[in-house]
Amino acid sequence: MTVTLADVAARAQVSPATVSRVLNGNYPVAAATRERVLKAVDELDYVLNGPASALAAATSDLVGVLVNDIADPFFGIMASAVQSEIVGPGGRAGGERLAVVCNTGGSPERELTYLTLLQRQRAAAVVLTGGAIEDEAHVAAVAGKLRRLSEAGTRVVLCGRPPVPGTDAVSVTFDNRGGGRELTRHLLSLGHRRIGYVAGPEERTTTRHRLEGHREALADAGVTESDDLVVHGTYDRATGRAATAELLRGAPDLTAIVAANDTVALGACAALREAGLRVPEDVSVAGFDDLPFSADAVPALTTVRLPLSDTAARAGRIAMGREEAPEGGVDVVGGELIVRGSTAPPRA
Amino acid sequence: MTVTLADVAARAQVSPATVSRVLNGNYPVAAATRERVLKAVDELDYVLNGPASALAAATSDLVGVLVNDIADPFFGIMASAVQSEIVGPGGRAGGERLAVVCNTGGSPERELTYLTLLQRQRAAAVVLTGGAIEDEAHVAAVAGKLRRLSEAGTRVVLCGRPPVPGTDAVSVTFDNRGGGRELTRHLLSLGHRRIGYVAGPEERTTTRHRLEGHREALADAGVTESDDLVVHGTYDRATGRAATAELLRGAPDLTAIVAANDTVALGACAALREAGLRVPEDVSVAGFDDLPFSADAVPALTTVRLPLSDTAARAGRIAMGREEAPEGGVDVVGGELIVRGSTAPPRA
DNA sequence: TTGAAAGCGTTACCAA
DNA sequence: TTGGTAACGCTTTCAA
Repeated sequence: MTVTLADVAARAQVSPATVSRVLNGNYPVAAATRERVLKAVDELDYVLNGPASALAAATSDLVGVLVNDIADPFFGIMASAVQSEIVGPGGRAGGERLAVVCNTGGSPERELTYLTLLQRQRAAAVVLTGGAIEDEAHVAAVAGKLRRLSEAGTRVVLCGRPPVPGTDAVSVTFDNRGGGRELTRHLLSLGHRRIGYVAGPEERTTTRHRLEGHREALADAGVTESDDLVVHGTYDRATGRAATAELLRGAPDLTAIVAANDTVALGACAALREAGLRVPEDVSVAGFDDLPFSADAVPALTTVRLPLSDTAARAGRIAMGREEAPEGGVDVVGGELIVRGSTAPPRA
Repeated sequence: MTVTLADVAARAQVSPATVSRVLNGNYPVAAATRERVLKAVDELDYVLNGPASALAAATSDLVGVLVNDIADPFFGIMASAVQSEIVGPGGRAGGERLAVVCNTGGSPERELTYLTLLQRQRAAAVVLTGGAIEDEAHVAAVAGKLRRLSEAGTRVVLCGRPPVPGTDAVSVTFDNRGGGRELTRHLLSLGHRRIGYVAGPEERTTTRHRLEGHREALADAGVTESDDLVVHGTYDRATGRAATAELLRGAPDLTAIVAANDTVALGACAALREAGLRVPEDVSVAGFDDLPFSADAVPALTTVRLPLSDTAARAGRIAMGREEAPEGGVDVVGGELIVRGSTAPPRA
């Protein structure tokens, strides 16, 4: 019924072994023979059987990419960058790799499930993106999985999340703490003192680091008026909106809002608008990530631009063994402060 | 080195066949035996070999999801919805399916490559999302691929793209023509006559259908003043910005802009702002898709809300055989006109 | 440079 | 309800 290697071999008058060698291109084959094989492949419309190939070779062409939320452009951009790097020359079967984008939804269980699934598929590599969950048991479980994956020959790269001790997973991550510090320092320099902070979910590395940066900046400046203006939520607009409304209720006098990321910042802007406040005339808003649309959406937004695409691409290349891993297995990439319109000093 | 089914069987004192049956849960096994097997699995930390399983069963747990641009929330939302439907009970090996999100970037070649790759993986199902490319040769090539996939037992579902004749691919698609018609009709009813149209890429079904709707509305109203105000581009902000600037250059008197989708509409808003025009006081803007952020980003935007998530979820269920295919293999889902602030009549 | 053949780890059929 | 055992289609030594 379906065409197999043997069929191609028969038609090309060679052995199956030869066909395999031609297809994988990793072994010398006489030019004439290769031609004949390729012709047969074409004529029979042969498509390699991936599972059989993976079984025999003990590795597949699959590369897993774990993201927290595929509907969030932040992760879409990273997934896209990884994907464009993993296809390429080298590797078996025409060098075509398939990215398996796994949407964990930020759930620890699903994260582990997906890692198991990828282990089951004998994935060639796995890239984990975004902040990690800081629950101790979960961290241990993930570490165990990553160790097992490595042992099985799967390359593991972390992108935007801190290294996992006890594993040989390479990590290229962002300087969230530094970015958070810069953002708040910038607002302070304009004279803001009552600064609301809409943080991400608790027990998330990104959340903690960014918030730590914020607090460092406040402490450095000796400002204490903002200490109670922190609300936690998820990384979405609804949170930004609700949290900002809550902040305004408790502190109608705040003059600036720092959001966990740009998506949240958009929600914050919506809440401010609903409260009859203008951005940035009445309240300045700062975000994080600099998603492509944020500039158009809220021209006044000040943000820290993380090199998402470049960093994810790099993670992809490392996962493919096409770029060397950073010294010590970790590299921390800084973000760039983008000051747009929301640099207004506090309203009188 | 790595733990296999046989190891589990030995430890549980049963045959490999029995272990397989327990794991797949699709065959009666004595409760006591099952317990013993599960215990052994746990103790050995056994993980099924996916490729081997797929080879033997002649089908894998992989489900392909083709998207044009994974960084675009439009597709992220659909991918997310499909993914949440394909995991679930039934199916082999614990019922865990892996969604393979393939980012075609709108390229015909990559679309075909990915279909081949999924065919190679013996994917259980494939969901193609977003508008289709209308090049004749490419349509034929895709049809061929889809036919071959079906023959191999892969279920094929189209979501947001029109049916492909000659295949048994099921299609749940959007009423793009109707939506386009409504949008323009709405603007016309407000008195607008010079309406710019920023269309998507040519030779794309979504582009054509939405534009056709726009033209129908104009024709129905006997309006000819907008006939030359159409510019084509890609589905991104940059296009929206550039195309709008171009439209403004040729027609500074236009009072409304219809964009191919919300992302483009955001770019259009940016261009208007740069031209010193306000939305909607000076120029009304209409979009398509109603992405979650558009309301926050541009409160004035009028749009046609497509039930992205629901429709994609349905496509996922159909792909999994958990919901019946629509009558005749095609269902066209309408969009809802959301009128926000951009309902201003043309400026005097 | 090519061929023969032994796996790779499951599944599923046939018996028991 | 369980076991034995051929496939499944490819890769990869080992020989030639």
